[in-house]
Amino acid sequence: MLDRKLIRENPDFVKEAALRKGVVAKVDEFLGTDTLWRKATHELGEANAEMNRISKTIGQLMGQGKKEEADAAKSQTAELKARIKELEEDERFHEAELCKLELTFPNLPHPSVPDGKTPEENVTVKEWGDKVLASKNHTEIASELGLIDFERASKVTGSGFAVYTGLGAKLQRALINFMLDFQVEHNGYREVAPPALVTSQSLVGTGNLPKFAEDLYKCEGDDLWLIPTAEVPVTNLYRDEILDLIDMPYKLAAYTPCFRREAGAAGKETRGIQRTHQFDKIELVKYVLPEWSYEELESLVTDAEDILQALGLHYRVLLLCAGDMGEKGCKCYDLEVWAPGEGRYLEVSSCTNFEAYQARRSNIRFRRAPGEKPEFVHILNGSGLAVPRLMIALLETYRQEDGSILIPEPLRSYMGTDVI
RNA sequence: GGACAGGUGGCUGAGUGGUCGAAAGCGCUCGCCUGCUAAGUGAGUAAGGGGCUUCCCCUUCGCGGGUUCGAAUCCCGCCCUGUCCGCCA
Repeated sequence: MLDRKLIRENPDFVKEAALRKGVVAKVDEFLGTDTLWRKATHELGEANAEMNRISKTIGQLMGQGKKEEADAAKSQTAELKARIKELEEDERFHEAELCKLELTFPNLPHPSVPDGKTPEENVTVKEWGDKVLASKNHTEIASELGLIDFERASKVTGSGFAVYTGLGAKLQRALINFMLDFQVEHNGYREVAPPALVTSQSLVGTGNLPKFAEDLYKCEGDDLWLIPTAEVPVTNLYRDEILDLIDMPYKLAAYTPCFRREAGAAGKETRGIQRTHQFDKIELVKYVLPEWSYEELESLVTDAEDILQALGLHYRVLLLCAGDMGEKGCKCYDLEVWAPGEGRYLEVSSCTNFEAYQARRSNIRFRRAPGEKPEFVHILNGSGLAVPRLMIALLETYRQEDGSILIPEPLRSYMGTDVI
């Protein structure tokens, strides 16, 4: 959600910025509706003020025992009351229209974000580590070593799911624990373990609803949805709250399973566990002061990179172009890890500065000093990291001549072994 | 799932039809006093929206409806919290 004042005062700026994302924002429609809404709001206010005056007078007359005069005053209210009802309906109607329009506006890209429409126009800003070549892909490796059972997974739940078995299951658990511990111990995050189901309202707060309902799993019979990422429950943690400046920035790290319908996705890029309907992920979420949010974005990226470096995996960092970064972000970096067996890079993290977009939707604010007006916080998040794709990179990178997998040093204590 | 109790400002908590957007206390801000004090004292202190913007108006007492000239207060529905019972990993 954008600042209404910004749209009113700089309609052309909003149009142009939205256009960089390839979105034709209905700014003119918004302005028209906004005018109607403000007119209705204003008239309703005046009508209410009049009614309040009359009511107050009646109260006073009653208090003085002047019942007849009070009754006389009462008789004048009928018309006004009807008018108020009409104006209320007007106001409500325009307000609803306004909300509907507002929710279709994308967040505006930061000036430092490059132009572009397609993934090809994203800019590689960094590469780290050595690119290992030639290897079996992870599905072959996993079957060889008995780490993942795809056949039985599809029997139980259908396609797009995996059953991790033996040391495969343990590797998943090791990665989760390692990543969480790392972020808490080295980068100052606080661990939270949120629910995996959330209400519609929470999904509106993060911008997943109303536009992206078809990407989500909905529970029949309840207003509950399976989360597509921990971003949803964690961002909503402080909904409708005014945060303490002293505690900022808030840095939270959460592990959850994530559920995505991935409707339409199929083919080579879904092989194995590259894109499953359920996967595990560590999510990093930060609530920060507006003036620091771009510095915080950079450090969020390095926090996520730390994991890849600790595991010694080759990766690159992309700065996404305006057209490829999605609706909600202002600036977004993707971390892509090299998967030798697949022969391509896999996205393991997407670090985004949303500025006040989500804070406005979820009403999360802070106060600079006692007595001052609350302001919206800036919210950022990024994966730290997605487990299955990380596991792919690990298996494919650390496969040795004899077919076994060398476990990187930081994971050994979690695995209880240095080789699979 | 059943029964009962309750949801009020940053917090505690009073308020059962009319100057109540709301007593009191805590906290906080500014000032005074006191030669040291986690003391005393005075004033201020909710949010959102709108306007003819040193001031005024509207909305908000869990949420949504209703009754009424007027609702924190009465009625209906829902949500949430607590306690007890039942059930259960």
